[in-house]
Amino acid sequence: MASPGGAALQRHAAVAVLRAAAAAGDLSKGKALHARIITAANFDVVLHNNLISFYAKCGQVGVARKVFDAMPFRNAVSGNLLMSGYASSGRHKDSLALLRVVDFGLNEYVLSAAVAACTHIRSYDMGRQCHAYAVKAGLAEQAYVCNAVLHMYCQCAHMEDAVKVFQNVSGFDEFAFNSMMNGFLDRGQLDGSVRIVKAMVGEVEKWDHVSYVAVLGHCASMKDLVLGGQVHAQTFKRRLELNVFVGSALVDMYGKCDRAHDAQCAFDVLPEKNVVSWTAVMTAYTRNELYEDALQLFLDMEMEEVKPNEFTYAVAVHSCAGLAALRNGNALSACALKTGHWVHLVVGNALMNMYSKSGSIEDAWRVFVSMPLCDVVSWNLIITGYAHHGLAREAMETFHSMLSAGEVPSYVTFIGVLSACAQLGLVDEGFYYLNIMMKEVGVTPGKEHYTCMVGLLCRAGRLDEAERFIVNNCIGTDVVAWRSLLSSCQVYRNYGLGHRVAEQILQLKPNDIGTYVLLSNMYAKANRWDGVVKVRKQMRERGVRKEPGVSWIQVGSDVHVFASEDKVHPQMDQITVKLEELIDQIKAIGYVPNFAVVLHDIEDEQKEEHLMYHSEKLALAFGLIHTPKGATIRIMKNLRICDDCHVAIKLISVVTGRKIVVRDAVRFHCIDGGVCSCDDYW
DNA sequence: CTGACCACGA
Repeated sequence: MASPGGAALQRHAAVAVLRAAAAAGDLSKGKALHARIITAANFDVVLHNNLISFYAKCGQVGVARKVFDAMPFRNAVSGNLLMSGYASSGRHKDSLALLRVVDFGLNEYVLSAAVAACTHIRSYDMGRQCHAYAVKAGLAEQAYVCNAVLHMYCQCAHMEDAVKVFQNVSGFDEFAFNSMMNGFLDRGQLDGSVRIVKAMVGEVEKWDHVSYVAVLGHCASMKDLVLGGQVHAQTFKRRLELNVFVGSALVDMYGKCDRAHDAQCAFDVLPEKNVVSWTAVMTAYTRNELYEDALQLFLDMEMEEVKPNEFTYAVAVHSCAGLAALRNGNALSACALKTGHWVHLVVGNALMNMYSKSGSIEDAWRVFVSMPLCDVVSWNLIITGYAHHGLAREAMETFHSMLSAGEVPSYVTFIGVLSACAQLGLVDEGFYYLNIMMKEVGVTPGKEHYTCMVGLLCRAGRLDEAERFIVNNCIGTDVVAWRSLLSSCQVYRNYGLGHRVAEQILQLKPNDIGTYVLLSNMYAKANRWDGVVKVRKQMRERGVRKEPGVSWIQVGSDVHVFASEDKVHPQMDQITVKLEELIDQIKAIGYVPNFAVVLHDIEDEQKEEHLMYHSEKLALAFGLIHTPKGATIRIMKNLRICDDCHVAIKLISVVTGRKIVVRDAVRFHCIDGGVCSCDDYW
């Protein structure tokens, strides 16, 4: 018969064996001991708690629960161990349900585990109840509980409650600060995060690496490069810039502050780069429109044998969208399909965007219907995609399908809807959506919506109303709205109003190149040569230069870039021959070169040649030479297509029987059989 | 704790 001391010794040994078995994940060894414990004469709560811990650590939380249930009595440790078992297997609801078995007593550990479970399942109600219980039990001041409660309120998006708790936190705790920071940042409440940052700056010595990540996130959202640089300097002191989390946050911060090169530098120093760091630096390039560099990084990453995930694919596909690189996008789509990332929402949305931006709304639609899940962004992509392609009727139909499908439209949705209304000239419907539906849905109209309404009135020829609308809706300082009106003055050849509007814009934004171009086009269309000359003179005097026009086309796996009058392409001779042939053909069916769009002071014969070498015509000729008969030709251009090219390409579509899609800086021109989807309003 | 997809016009 063992003495009491011997029993204690035996228990000690048993606990040691259980802990070792748990650490080694040796289930059978623990089970063997469990069998012996069951047969023991006396119940031992400590031993049974260790059994719970053992099974929980071996991922057998169900068995742990059975042990728990079979215990004749339990203590708070029993409950806490089982709850952490549930937590590590993601069974937060089961963890909370355990609170109904309160016979094991509640202490600060159990309560903070309960609050953490509420955080995971984002249950504000349960979280509040736990908080109330903690207050009644006098446990609310305990550091564990307090931080857990604070974190719960932040994650459940109740920052006002979090602030109340935070104000009661005595003394500094980086955990509390980090929770508050992330809570404000996630909600986009930058005024809140500013307050926290200010409080934190005074206590830099207490920051942990999570604090650095949070504050860098704040700098990124605020585009605060000055503070970001200071934080970066601080990380040097502690060698934290080499930490993969801090480093990735630095990369992200520089990227969002428009510093692609600094982002690359922060990335380069990282000794260990993971998929997030790679994706962050790719994103930095993509944000700054350095799409080729972003795609190169995708290849580099593959070389380093880091596996891309759905975010990486989304960013890479987004880069293809920026380049309208349909073939590369297609290739990525195939890779994503093969690796199983295709099913992710972000990848599907990115692909839809890419196809839409590359001029293939049909493919965007195909992705849309194949996606296992879609969200409001997917719907917005289809709606705005249709609108950009001049398919406003389809855009409106899709919007109504969206409502029938029970999806709630967003701020962006209404931008698409209103621009579709504008295209169709649906003035009353436009006002209906703006004044009634947006309010019903709970979306407050912003300047983008008002700008759409200006476009809507303009399109209907109601230019004076459009002008009043701008003034009455307080968007009179918005250059975009005025430019929309000016563009319409050009279409309607209303140079009196156009002149006034241009003056207005140039007061708001001196030397706005878009305004000069519109103004000059307006005079040209109205055959007001004196006006054209005056604008040209003004531009010269003020040193305003037009950005060079560049067009590009993808043939095979290569992208061919053409600048206006740039005759260095190796196949220039062939292209010239083709162009001359085309011009002759379309002249036969009524083409007359439009000298008015030429902004240079040159002779008429030179003007004709100048027009012929516009970048989009070069790209088109090249495309016609190198693609099979009947294939659709897709051309991208950095600026807006010019009037002369628009007419010429429409005629070329007739003589060649080709469908030609031109993506200019604003919209698509889907040209087929001499008709353009833009309806010649642009 | 780090990374992502959609917008008015030019």
